[in-house]
Amino acid sequence: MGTREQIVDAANRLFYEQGFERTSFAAIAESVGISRGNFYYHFKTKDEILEAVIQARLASTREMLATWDEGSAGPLERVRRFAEIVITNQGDIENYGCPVGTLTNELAKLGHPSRAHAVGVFEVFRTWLRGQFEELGRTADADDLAMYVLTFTQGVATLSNAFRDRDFVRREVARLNTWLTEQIAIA
Amino acid sequence: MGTREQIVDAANRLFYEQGFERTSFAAIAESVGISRGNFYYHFKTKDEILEAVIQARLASTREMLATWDEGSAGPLERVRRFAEIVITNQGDIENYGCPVGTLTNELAKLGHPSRAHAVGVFEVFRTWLRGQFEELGRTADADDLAMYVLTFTQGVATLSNAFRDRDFVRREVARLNTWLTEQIAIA
DNA sequence: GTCTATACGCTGATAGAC
DNA sequence: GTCTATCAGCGTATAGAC
Repeated sequence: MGTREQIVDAANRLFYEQGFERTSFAAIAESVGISRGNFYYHFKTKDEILEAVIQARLASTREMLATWDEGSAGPLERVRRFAEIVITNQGDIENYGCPVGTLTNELAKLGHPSRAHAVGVFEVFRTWLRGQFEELGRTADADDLAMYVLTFTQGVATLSNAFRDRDFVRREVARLNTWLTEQIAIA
Repeated sequence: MGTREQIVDAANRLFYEQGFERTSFAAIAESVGISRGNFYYHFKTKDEILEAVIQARLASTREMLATWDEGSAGPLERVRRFAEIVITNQGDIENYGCPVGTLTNELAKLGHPSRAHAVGVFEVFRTWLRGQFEELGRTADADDLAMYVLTFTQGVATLSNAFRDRDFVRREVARLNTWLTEQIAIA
């Protein structure tokens, strides 16, 4: 893995764990094992690293969803799998929250121009979820249902981070799965 | 209003709009109209200001809910009013997110010892909501329902902050109100 | 491509005059 | 209680040797 790629990888992780603004060049450099000076050969400003991290997240998200689409599971199972991310990533969410929601909010508070790009990750999930509901026959309100599922994940992630209560997460996932079953019964 | 109270007020607002760590002493001092030096007469460290802000938020939250309880509205109307906060505070939420969820997450990422106190604001809402559902006759699962309503507000706030789509917020509030009607029908 | 050395503003925080 | 003056440390960023 090239140095630039290592920097983006380390920054991606640190931006998630500590936040964008709090993460210093020194911390990223130390994480990668290079000097602070060498840093500026690859990225001229901190905003450039942020942009690279956002692009990497967009790419990895699209890749993950494409892999899911290629699998044998149907759209209902795929949406269930998406909702269960709050269980799969439970430890990280308890410690740091959802990487998408917390970054977009931090950039909103900073008034950062890259905020819109960060929201793009939400848009990738939204579009993908909409496609799943369309496959399930809910073409008229597929986007509404997609937004509802996104709302669910963000609400659970925020409260999982606050309360760190695994029973709560399990119950809410069960509630969403019941809701999902009702939705496809309607279609 | 005393100087100390003004400091807490300004810090409360700035912590919400800019985040805790990003808000500097200089910014708070400027907002209040005092010098940076005078600051340390009232608060010895930044963490002390944070604690004062959290205590102020706890007090104002309790006060607001007590006022609601004293009103003529029943528990169902009160819960609806709570859910509609995402519309009442729509502008601020679009710009800065939910003050409770974003502070608890920032403190989680910082590993800050006051995180638990910040979560206390969530606990105040949770306890109050639980009481409303108990009044509605859902004693067995009042806490689950309370957590669901909290999950709703946090999810909507995060996506309202990301997408800034007022139709989405309106639709989700309508969806919750429908859900609430179903819940009291069960009881 | 990677390093060391360095500039310089802003941070939280302190000391002491008034 | 409020002020000015000042501190040490860290932040991003640059210059230039290797």
